[in-house]
Amino acid sequence: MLNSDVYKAIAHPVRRDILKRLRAGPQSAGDLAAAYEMSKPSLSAHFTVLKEADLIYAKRSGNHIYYHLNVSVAEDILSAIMDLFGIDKER
Amino acid sequence: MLNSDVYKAIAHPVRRDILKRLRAGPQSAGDLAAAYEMSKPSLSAHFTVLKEADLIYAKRSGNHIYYHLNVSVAEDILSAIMDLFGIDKER
DNA sequence: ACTCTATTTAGTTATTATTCTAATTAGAAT
DNA sequence: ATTCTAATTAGAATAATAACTAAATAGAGT
Repeated sequence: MLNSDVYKAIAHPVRRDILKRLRAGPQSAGDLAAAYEMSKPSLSAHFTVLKEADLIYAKRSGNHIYYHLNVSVAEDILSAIMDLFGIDKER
Repeated sequence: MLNSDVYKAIAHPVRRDILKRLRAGPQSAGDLAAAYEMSKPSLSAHFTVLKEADLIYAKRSGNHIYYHLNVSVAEDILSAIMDLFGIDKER
């Protein structure tokens, strides 16, 4: 459930961007949704993919659900990959 | 033509495996095809994806076409990603 | 020029991803 | 208990991937 899913999870530019945002700290689904020109359900689907890859996890706080980067898994890969390629240009 | 393609290119287990093999040195399409239970045309399609992502390049030598890892791009990412996740289990 | 072999292209089919709108659920807060 | 808001699930349409077989191409070598 972990290994191959991660590659697919980071194959989509929006999902990579989500991860990049979360590196700055947790954000609610709504806040994230506001950052993209995409319906909330579509974003939610991306969250699911990232969750299944164990790259993020959800935590409710009051009326919002905050997504956190799973640092131990994600931060290393992501910064490694992105820094290796230079800054991520698209999306 | 480079950035986003790379992520998609490494999203497929067979393509990751091809890259891993090529890290040991160039191999012909036929040699590679022999390593997988997959038709040659299907493998060829994978080569195309990897070529478009600039992760490999082809060089003809005699009757065979040898695929080379594009070291400057691929070796870094690949070993980084794979080592980061531990050894690639699937495929 | 012909033939042989290695590899790719064509064309097709099946599966998986991605997106949308509409409806539902989950909790919070009154 | 009801209402309000945030977020997800359902269902459907479209597009993109991945695989196959059969046919075509590219060179090499005779």
